[in-house]
Parts: sequence; structure tokens; C-alpha cells
Amino acid sequence: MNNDNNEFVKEITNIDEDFAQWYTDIVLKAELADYADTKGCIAIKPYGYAIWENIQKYADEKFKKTGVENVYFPVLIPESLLQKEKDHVEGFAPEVAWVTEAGGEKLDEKLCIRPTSETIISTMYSKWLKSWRDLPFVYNQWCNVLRWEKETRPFLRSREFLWQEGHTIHETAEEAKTRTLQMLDIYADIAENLLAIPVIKGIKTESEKFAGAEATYTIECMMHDGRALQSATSHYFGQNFTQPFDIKFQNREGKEENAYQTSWGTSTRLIGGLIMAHGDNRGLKLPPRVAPIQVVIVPIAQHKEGVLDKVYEVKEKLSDKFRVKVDDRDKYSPGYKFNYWEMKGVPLRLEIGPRDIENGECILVRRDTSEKIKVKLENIDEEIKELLEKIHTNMFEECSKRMEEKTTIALNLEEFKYNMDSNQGFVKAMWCGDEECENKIRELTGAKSRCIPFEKEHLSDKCVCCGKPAKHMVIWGRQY
RNA sequence: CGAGGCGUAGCGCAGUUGGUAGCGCGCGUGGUUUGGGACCAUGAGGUCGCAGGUUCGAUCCCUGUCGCCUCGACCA
Repeated sequence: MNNDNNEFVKEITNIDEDFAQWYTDIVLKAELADYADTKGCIAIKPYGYAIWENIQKYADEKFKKTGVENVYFPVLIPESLLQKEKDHVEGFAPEVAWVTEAGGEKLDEKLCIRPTSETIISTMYSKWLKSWRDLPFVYNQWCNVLRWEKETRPFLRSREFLWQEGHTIHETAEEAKTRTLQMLDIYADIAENLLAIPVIKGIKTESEKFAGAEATYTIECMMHDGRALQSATSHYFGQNFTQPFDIKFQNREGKEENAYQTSWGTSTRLIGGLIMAHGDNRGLKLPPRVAPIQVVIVPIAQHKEGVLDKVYEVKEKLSDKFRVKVDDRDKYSPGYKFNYWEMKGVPLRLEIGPRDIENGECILVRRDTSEKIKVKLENIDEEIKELLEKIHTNMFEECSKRMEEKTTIALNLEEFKYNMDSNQGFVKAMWCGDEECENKIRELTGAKSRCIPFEKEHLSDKCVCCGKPAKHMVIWGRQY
């Protein structure tokens, strides 16, 4: 009836003792992914991929509502294209993989396996763009990219990963900037309303911005252990690529002009974020809107007359409105199944046994609070709908609370270091704008600048590091 | 890239002072069970990481090699 692989074991590492090991345990035991024989790469299993499909579906709909169209560009990029934008090459060169041989012959020009597609897409845009009337191009592709990372972790940093990359060109800088921020808002929407993870929106400092960008905007999330995860980015390029790539159009005055460009992306890293933001010692904990299975029905004494009939009847009734699964495997006891589905993070469990059938009721159990609720069978749709909403809200609030508790203010370096070491979260501090101070802070505390948040705060007049006049309030943190 | 550790069944491990291997979990089959990880019976599964060397004989000793893990260094 199904091909679930039941290799999961009772023990997973305690989340507060060794978070990194806990994370790996969850990935494997919740059957999201497995290590592949290709070093640094993972095989995504059906349950993990189903989460990605839900993210894709939600994001894709939001994108398209703003006029985005999907496209596809080659996975191989000729070396000459990559060289065209200087900062871009320098940024990516160390982690690019090359194809140098094919069809049994050495290639005249080596081909890079895309680490991102700005260059190949820009080249095509320059062919396609003639007039201001053609603009804007608002294209996106769902694809894989390859970056030769040295240290890899499933979903968070693997050599090959799945993502979407949007690439747009516009008639005016203003319009491009608006698009950049519009997409950032969508990412924040995905994180908060689909994944139940609160975000901080902001702009990256000079040293942290994307290779070749004029401005990089980010949404930053906080994980269970207080570390930051950059969950999506949106870049404004100005004309940095449209000049070297010759993306020109005739403007309304009949003059040639370079277009203004953006790109924005998010990846399967979001699945890593989901795991690390919500999980606990019993396993994964999925927010209802993204959960591949929202309600799992566990029959009790399923061999007894009428139990499975009732279970299938209830499933039928619920299937129109929710993603429901019946676990009718006869080789496992109910207790085993409870633990199994908790490991997989299913938000609601529905138990039905002979006793319940007699009374016309069932038991609902919340994954987030473990609360058990007795419900009349005739009311379950309403009840489940309400509970799923409550679970989403509760999970979001728990993350918000953690982020609040683990965010501190520092007015000098001693405070900064102390807060970082003791609290392990975000530190808010004023900054002069000098990269030297960023480096010094990083060396001393291990924290990098996450972003200059849109929500401005004035903590003091002086840079936390050098004491010179401060330009920005920056959120700092250790990162994944 | 530097230091240390580990490679024996799908997973976790034992073992052979050198005579080609065993335990637990998991898996298959039959049956009894079923409200928080059930039990009995019975099976299947291994070129002991790879390549050389020593030896009558190597999973074990020696050399090399590859892979993985931990800690540093580096880092979109």
C-alpha cells in the first residue's frame, strides 16, 4: 500500500546538545533526503521533494500574479560569457565546475556548469531586446545550479541544489528597483505565511552583497540555535550587466539606452530552514500550509470489524479540503506509527478505534503542542480547518518569540562579544559603514553583518567598533 | 590545505595472539497482537574500503591508495 522505508530509529541526537548532528538525523530519519554517491550532493526523497513542490507551487503562483513568466536557459555556459562582468567572475570563480571534454574530445572553449545564470540570460536578453516597447522582461526559471562548496550539508549547502532564479530588465532604474523590492516582499510572504518563519527584511552591506550587484536585499531568519539563515535574496543590478552584455533598447526619444536589471532567488535551502526553525526532539515539525500530509489517520485495532471502513470513509470526507493520509500498515502498532509521523512532522494526527466509532467521535492530536482533542465525527472538517490555522499561528509566534528573546543590543565591542557568546542570536549595533569594522567584529565575535534592516532604529551616535559617527543600525549574527 | 580518528551485512558494532566471520536493530515469510516505539517462529543478506607485499594461508601484520568523520585554516 505504500513504500515507506522504515529505517528510522528511536534515538535522535538531542537538539540542544548537538544541533548539527540533530539536523542531519532529522534529514535522514524523516526521510527528506539521503547522501548520494556524488560527493557533496544529496538525493531528495519523495517526502522532501513534496515539501519543495509545495514551496514551488505557492511561490510560482505569487510570482505569476505579478507578471512573471517561466523560461529555461542552458545548464552550460561558455567561459567567455562568464568573463564579461568582472566582479561577477571574481565572486564565483572559486566554486565553478567546468566541462573541458565531451564526445571524446577536448573542447575549444570550456563550458561552466551554471552557478547562477545572469550571464547566459543577459546574453539572450541582448538579442531579444530592441525597443522600449519590448520592456520589461520578467522571466524566471526553476532549475538546478552547481557550486563547488568545500563544506556541504544537506539542503543548507550542497554542491548541486534546486532553486528559482528570476531575471528582469526594465526601462527605468525606478521600475527595476520597485521590482527588486516587490520580489523581496514575496519572499517574506513565503517565509511567514507558508513556512511560518518570521523574517527581517533589509539590505546587505557592501561586503556581503552579490557579485556584480548594485544592491542586494535579503530576508534573514533565525534558527533554533540562534544562528541566521539567509533565506532569499533580491538584487538590483542597475546597468552593471546590461553594459558589458550590451542589453540596449531604443528609448521613447529614439536614443539607445542600456536597460536596468534585477535578479532574485531562493532555493531548497528553505527546507533546511524549515527543519532548523521548527524541529524539536521528536523530529521535524511542519507548518500546515507546506506540509505534504496535513492529517495522518492512524486506525486503532484496525483488524476489528468496521474500523478500516470507517477510516476510509473519514479520509474520503476530508480529502477534498486537506492533504490526508491513512496509515493502514498492518505490521506496525499504533504506538510505532505515532512516533513515526511525529518524526515526519505531520501537523495533525487523527486516531479512530472501535470505541470512537461507537461514540461517533475521534481523537485529534496536535504535533506542535501534543494536545489531544476529542471531536465528534460530524464536525471534524471544521475542527481540523481551525486547528491547522491555529498550529500555523502558534508556530509562527514561537519563532517570533525566540527571535525577540535572542536579539540583543550592543553599544560597544565588549557588550557585543558577551551577548554573542552568551545569547547566540542576533545583535543590533550601530556601524560607521567601514568594512574594516565589519572584519574586526567578525574576527572578534564570529558574527557577520546580516543586513541593514528596513525598520530603522537609533541606538547611539557611534559605531560599536571604532566609535566614529555611525551611519546605520546593523543586525549581526553567526550564520549558516 | 594542516592535525587526529575511522572504514567488517542496510544501520550500529564485536571478533579472529594469522586458519575467509558474529551480535543487536532493520528486512522477507507464517501466525498471534494493536489507545505511545508488540511478540513468537523461521529465513535472506558479507569478494571484512581498494591495490600491492610478507606468509602454506591475510579481514587481522607491512606499504600505498581512496573514502568518511572531528578540530583548525579558507569562504557568496
